[in-house]
Amino acid sequence: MVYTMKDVANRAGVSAATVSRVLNKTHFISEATSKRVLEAVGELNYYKNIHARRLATGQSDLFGLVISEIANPYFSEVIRGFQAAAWDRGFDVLLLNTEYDPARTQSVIRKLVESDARGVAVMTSSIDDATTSTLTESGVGVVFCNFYSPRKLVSNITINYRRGILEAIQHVAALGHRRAAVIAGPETNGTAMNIRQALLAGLKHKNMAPFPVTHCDYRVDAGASAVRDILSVTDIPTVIFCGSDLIAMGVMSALEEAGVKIPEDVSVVGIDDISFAFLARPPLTTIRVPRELLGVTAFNALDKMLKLKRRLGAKYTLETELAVRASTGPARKRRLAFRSTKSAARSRS
Amino acid sequence: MVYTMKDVANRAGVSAATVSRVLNKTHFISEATSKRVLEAVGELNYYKNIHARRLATGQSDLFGLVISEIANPYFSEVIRGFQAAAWDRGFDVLLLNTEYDPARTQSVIRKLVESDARGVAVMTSSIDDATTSTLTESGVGVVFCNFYSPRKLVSNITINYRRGILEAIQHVAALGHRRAAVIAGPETNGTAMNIRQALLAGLKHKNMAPFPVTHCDYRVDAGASAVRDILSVTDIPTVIFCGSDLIAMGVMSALEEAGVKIPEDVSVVGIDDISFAFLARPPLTTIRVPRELLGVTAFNALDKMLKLKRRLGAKYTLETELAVRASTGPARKRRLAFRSTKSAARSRS
DNA sequence: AAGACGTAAACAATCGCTTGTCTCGCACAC
DNA sequence: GTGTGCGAGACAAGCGATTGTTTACGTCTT
Repeated sequence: MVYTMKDVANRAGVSAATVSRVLNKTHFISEATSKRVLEAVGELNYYKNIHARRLATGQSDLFGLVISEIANPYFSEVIRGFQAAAWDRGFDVLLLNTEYDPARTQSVIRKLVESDARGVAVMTSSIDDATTSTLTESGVGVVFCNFYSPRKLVSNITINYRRGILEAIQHVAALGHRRAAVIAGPETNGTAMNIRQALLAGLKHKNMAPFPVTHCDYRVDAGASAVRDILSVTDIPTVIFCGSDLIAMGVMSALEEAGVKIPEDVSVVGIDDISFAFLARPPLTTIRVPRELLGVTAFNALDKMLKLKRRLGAKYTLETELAVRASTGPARKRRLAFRSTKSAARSRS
Repeated sequence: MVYTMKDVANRAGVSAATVSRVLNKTHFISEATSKRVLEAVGELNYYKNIHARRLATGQSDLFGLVISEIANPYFSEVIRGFQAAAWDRGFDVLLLNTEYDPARTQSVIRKLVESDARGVAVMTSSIDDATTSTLTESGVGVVFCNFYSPRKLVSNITINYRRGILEAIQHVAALGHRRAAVIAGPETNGTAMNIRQALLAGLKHKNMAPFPVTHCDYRVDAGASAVRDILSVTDIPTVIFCGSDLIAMGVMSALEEAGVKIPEDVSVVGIDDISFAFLARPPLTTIRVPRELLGVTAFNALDKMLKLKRRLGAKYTLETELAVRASTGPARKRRLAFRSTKSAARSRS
């Protein structure tokens, strides 16, 4: 049996309104009545119906978090930070993943509007303008990562990859590296392109224009074919910059199978510092992105913005830094080349 | 501006009831009217208010998924399977993680009841009886994994670890291994204890009673201290069975730092087959747990159970199987022992 | 002692949607 | 021509909370 506020009211001998006021502390109620009501609540094991509440108040304790892919560990900590921040303030989180599918993104956004979410953090970069305005037009606040500039109901968090990337480049330069390669994330991904640009610019600046520059998917077998390209170069680069740790791990795997030693033959640098970067063999040198902080900042940005009268968005910046581990070492002296790329092309079983 | 059903009704020149019926296809409405309504919906960009709907129907399109920890990749695919199954049927998923905290578990469950969830999949094993009945008493269906037996409103999915474990034991036995060690998950975790039991029983059966048998946390630095224990044994075991892939990866990391070669010196076997098991160096031999299927099955179990008149739960079983990779090899012939355990105790930086 | 005032709680409208029931109008049958 | 049946929609009563307004009852003032 599930009881309603009226049941509680009857049992306590008061009106439903009083029960509501006791529970929400929204009006002064005498100690005695209050106690009686609370007892009744306890005895009936009463739970208020959130939907009725939301309907009556027109407010929905709900925030949305849109990500691309749940299986990507990049998002795990973002989720964690966001949820933690939201729960601390008594809000619920609806987690929605788009699986990189625009149609799905659409329906996910629709769901958010229907659910009357207060705000939404969009942590995926594959979202279009129309979809965004669907949200803002319904009065839902939005915060993006590396995307769009702030305006009414829209905030932005920018991750400053440049700093970490510069550190990384200095690090490898100091180790004597001169020939670099870059394996960036998908060309359709805005953030991946940002990172790519920052890498290319930084390397060029140090007179280390990278070759080759390739792309790969964030998902499966990340980097295997990119590695093939790299190993087919006459004189193989001494260091490879990867657009994400996931890519880097795929790359290390493929390199090792091709008989390339890390870091003796080739150094590898990742981006993100996912927890597995630490457990990788060798532990991955990577550019740390404060992902949990990203989640927390995203929530705070929404919360703050929605409290403003004009609900004007703001811009936040998060810094990155280099985490040096064992996947980078002194540049090799000898020349390294593979006559054939067969061994690299061999697929992992 | 956000419109209501009445606005749509006015614009289409019909009553709100008709709009509702057109939108839900719950009553035959003439083609012409239907079209007019749909047009009005489009013109106003109308979104129905889910809370009002839920209040009116008393049904909530919401399912809950309770996990321990979002950062654990074990859960990622479970989530994915569950969400996919739910969305296919038009249901929403509220993801709740307990962070292994009983208090949090309590409040999470309360939230679920308040939100009037239809069903809840509890994929964490740290939950008590009282909390469970909170759910069932409110008419919320529950499905557990490796926990509780089916009854009204309660279903169970059992993962049959034994089969995969037997395969694994046979595999290492065939490779000549005789001395094994076991590093199980936390003693407070029911599933971890199941696995431990199955391992001990299986090994004993093959006359390979493991030594030592230790425990460790699922979380941080998994296995580092356990490795210390193992390396302090006079004649180090030739194979280590780990209670999860996460532990196995921590263990491999620690072993390698202690100068132990895998699999030449020691073989390692994990459980779960998380995606990183594949990228580990060496790729991890592990017992595959069908996690995405677990998620899907959990949802289906709920869905099915709730459609039953008596809403009686059922029991499902999922099988495991061995995935052989490179972390297991022929047992070493020579004796291996560390005089001091310093190198093993050295913490990773 | 009568009015003013403050406090504590009840009343009742409302949120937006669903759904059982009723009405209206028309076609068909006898 | 009246009765019957039926299709298409309107009406209105909820769902369970919140909240502005009102009421009842003391107490304080003068």
